Amino acid sequence: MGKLTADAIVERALEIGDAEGLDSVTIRRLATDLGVTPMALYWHFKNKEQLLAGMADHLVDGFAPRSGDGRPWQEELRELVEGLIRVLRRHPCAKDVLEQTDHTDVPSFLKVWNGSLGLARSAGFGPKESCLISRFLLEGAISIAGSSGHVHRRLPDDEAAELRRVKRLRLQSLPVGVYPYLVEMAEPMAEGGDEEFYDSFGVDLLLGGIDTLAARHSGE
Amino acid sequence: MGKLTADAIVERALEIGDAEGLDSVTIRRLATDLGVTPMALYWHFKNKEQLLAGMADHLVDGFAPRSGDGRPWQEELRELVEGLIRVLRRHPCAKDVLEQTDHTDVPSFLKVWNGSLGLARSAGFGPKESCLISRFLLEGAISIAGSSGHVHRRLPDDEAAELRRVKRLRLQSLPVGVYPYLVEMAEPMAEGGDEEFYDSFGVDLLLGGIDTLAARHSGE
DNA sequence: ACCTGAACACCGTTCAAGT
DNA sequence: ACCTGAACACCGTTCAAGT
Repeated sequence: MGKLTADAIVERALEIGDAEGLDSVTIRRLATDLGVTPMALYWHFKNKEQLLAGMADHLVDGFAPRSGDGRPWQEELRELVEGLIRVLRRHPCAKDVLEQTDHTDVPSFLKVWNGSLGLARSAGFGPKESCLISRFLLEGAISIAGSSGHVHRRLPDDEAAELRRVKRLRLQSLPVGVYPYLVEMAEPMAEGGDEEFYDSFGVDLLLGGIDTLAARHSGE
Repeated sequence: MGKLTADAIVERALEIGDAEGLDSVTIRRLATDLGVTPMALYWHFKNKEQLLAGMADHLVDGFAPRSGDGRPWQEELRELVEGLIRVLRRHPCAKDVLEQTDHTDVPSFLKVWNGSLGLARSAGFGPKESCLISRFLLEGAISIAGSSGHVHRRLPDDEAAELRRVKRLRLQSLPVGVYPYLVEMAEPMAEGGDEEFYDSFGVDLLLGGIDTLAARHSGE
């Protein structure tokens, strides 16, 4: 079966990344998994950087921000951020992938970027402000999507629980004189917490910040 | 001269990271720079992870958040974030270092974390909310400090300018039908922009968001 | 306590060659 | 067009040994 395609490579790479962490996604490992020689991959991707970009593209692909249906820009922007977060949450390694990628190499990400840029403009922000806003928003979304447990790979429930336990104990065993709050709040710190709460909280913070800026902007 | 100390190692590591990028910070490279065998470093650091943590600690060390002087928490929180940003800006590779580090291994970072936690509590947020807030704030600060040019190493001015030029052209040569805003705003996108503008904008966004949350919190 | 030598098990990538 | 074989220049890390 001569069915080694770029898509198949990317999909297997994401599987490995989700299951064992992005560090395990290696040209050589990938090749043995796919039953080919490492050098076979170099026909489909110029180098590992391009493979990473392919993974990133696959990640956010399938999410296209709607736009221009006349709703207030706040709503559209919120939908865009929430949609991106939802898509990234499907892959535990998503954050790591996007962190190691030049976003301008990722067409699907550029689409989202373009969308948020447009929305920022339609909100009345100037060109420079809009660039910053869309950057903060997208980076914020990636950050939110990536940190509900801070372990960027899929784990069996018991292992995850054990990891939280150890993390909590580590915090609690810190010198209480130096880090009083960290010790006191070790429990909520170690909890990943419900993703839903985490997400809505983060999104509210981001959009609330933008709202503040917008108000000040039109006020002065 | 037998003066191979942990500090000397960390300092050389940061120099390499700032000048050539964090990828160039390698046990072996570091060793040859310091005129020793690679294995010499393993006496001072258990492994590379610990070395990274040492770099991170050196990075934010020297910044201790003041606190409890009776000012409104908004002011103190702002000072904390701005202070952290200012300190991180001294090293181009700071963001990359902190991204690859488990923050609970970095005492100086824990101090800042503890400070922001306390401020969030004193602002009236609950334990869970305070955890999220301090996380967002610190991640936000790191993100802001790290991305005024998106090249995380020191470059001669002409090379930096050339890099911006190429980046702008790349954006402008995108299909305008798919990415109209990116093409139109290629220039401000490629500009790193004044760091000052970038920083204050980002900090305002973050703190504005928290203010919004605080208002809602005490309102309901 | 502090460092070296030799070895192990990995990486990404190039280049010529096969079909 | 698509893949292999062999080789190059790297990694981090262990372990026994030196002083």
